[in-house]
Amino acid sequence: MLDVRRLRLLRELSLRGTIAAVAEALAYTPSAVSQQLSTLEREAGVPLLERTGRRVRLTPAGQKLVAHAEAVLERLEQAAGELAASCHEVAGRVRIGIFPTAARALLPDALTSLAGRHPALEPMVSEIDPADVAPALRAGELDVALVHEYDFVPSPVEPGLATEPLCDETMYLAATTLPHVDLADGAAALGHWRDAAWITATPGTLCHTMTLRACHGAGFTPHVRHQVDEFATVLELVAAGHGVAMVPQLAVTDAPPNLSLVRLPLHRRTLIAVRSGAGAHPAVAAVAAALRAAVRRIGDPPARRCGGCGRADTRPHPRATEVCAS
Amino acid sequence: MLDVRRLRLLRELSLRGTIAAVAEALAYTPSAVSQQLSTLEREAGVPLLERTGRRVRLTPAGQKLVAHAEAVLERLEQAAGELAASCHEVAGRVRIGIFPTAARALLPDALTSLAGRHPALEPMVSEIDPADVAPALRAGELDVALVHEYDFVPSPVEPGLATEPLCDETMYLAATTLPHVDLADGAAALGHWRDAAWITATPGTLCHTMTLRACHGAGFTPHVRHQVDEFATVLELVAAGHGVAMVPQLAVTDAPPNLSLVRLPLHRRTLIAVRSGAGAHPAVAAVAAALRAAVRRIGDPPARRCGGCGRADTRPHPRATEVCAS
DNA sequence: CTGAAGCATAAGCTCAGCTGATGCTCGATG
DNA sequence: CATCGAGCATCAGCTGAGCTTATGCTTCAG
Repeated sequence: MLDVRRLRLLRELSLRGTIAAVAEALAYTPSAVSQQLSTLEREAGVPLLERTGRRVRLTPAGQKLVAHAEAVLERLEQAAGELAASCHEVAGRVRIGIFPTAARALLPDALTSLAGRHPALEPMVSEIDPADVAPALRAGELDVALVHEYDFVPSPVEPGLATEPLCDETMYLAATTLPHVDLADGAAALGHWRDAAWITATPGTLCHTMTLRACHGAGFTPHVRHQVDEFATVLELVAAGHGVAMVPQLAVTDAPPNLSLVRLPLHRRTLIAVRSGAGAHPAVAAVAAALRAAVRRIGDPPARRCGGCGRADTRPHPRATEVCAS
Repeated sequence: MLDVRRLRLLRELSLRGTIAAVAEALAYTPSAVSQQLSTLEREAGVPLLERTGRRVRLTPAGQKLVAHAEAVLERLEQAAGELAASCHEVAGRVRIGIFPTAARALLPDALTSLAGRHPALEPMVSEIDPADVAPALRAGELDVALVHEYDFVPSPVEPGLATEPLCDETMYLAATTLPHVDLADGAAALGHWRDAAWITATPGTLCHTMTLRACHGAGFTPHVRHQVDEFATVLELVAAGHGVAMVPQLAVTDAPPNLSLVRLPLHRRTLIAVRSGAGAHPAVAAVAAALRAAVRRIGDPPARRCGGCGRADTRPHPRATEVCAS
């Protein structure tokens, strides 16, 4: 009988490529992972790993085995979900991973509605960068988490995880003054800030990559002066005249005054990610529902009306001036 | 993460109904099974077992979980098979369970062809009563085994196992002298030996049940004088005039002379049983192929020609007189 | 009423599997 | 070419999961 714990290590190895990374992702020492994979290989009777330089790679047999491991883990996840569903009440701990902007914009409301609807549920929230979400979910450290998909930054398909869309936000360019130009021309509009001082997120984050790629798409490389992840701070900096920045819609719900927001023809999609098979778990489903409700209550992003072009908007505008560039 | 070993215990419990039986089937002490199931229940967070009198029964949640367990175990079995298949050579140990008659009739030939075709394969044969095959397969004590299906004795569907037919044998009535009556009338023909002394297998075996049911079907209860499982011995006893017996076709390949064999309108089907998902395992497939080849070499039972009615027969008749009663 | 069958629990032991230390190899870098 | 860091394997040692044995309780059959 193949050991499922060991198969899980193998699956993670197929995703990360080094034993050390597997160990870090699943909270073991590299030594333990190495030993367990050796045992798995011995039991399998076939080489599963191939030492290549100082790394290690899966053999074809290993890759096939990973496919089976995926299926088994997914089925076990389903089983756990069905067990929890057979409980009359949605209860127990559910660990939620969320990025700072969403935490600020959605979390208070979502937690309140969760507490009202499922008093026995114990949501535990951790802020986490969307880039780290996948291993944390697979390792069982989180049960639900939010990830991003930016235009220009396709998120790779993550095996073992299932996602469904939560919301689709317009991206804005935040500045103090509007240039006296026609902003109607989509991507090229960004070019009007080609010589501005830019404020981006720190390198390595999706937001940072998104900003750079978008500017490159408009034909220039931004002069990055400040690197700040927290959008509220970023907006304050912009309002104080220290630069311009690209920010997502969720970040501008409490924008400071004296800020010009130009709607860009770029979008950021936020997805709810869970382990494959766990979507039917009632606690997970409840969290997803609460997050959706919170999004609806903020106002369905696509339904907003732009101060510049006059389209429908279901919520009060931010106090800042808003102009549509799309 | 649900523990697959514990799920296996639960699955076995759903089949046997008592913890003690599970323990015996899977070679644990009842105490260990009880502890593991308690742990599983605690992890599940939902009652899976229901104490009813001095037995224990699965709750609906438990039954659902068993379905998932089946799926997981089957997939793991498939994975193991594919691993073995990715080896260039069919090798390693394969444990075979076989009943005495088949052992005598098929095994030498099957083992010879296996040794020739797959020298690295190490078949290990154990004689086992078909009634005990299911738990032994599920427990991993056997990899392939032969089971029976008699007319009148439907074998229950065994979860976790997959079967495919190996051969279909005609049943014979063995006696020293033929009655001066028309044997053409199927089941009723048996009635001509209603007052004979009968030799059956020991109670509890499928053969025993089969004989009794067949006689009851013909309207009488046989007078059982001797109870002997070994068909060769049974035939010697019959030839020596100590009674009559119902024997399957495989048993009459080396029947003693001076024996009358009356073909009965009854059949015994022999099936190859494996764990679900293990059918593609190359060692298992090799054993199955060898058994089939052995059956073919003996002569395809349905293709034989009856000494009484003149139908086709591809192998030499047993030396005994053979008459068709169907 | 008695005994057997079946389950649960406690106590103790054993080994699977983890950590931490060490050494080796590969590849990048100056 | 020498050096250094990253990555993997192996060893020794320890800890706890999980097994067995022993015991007691409950239920049911005779």
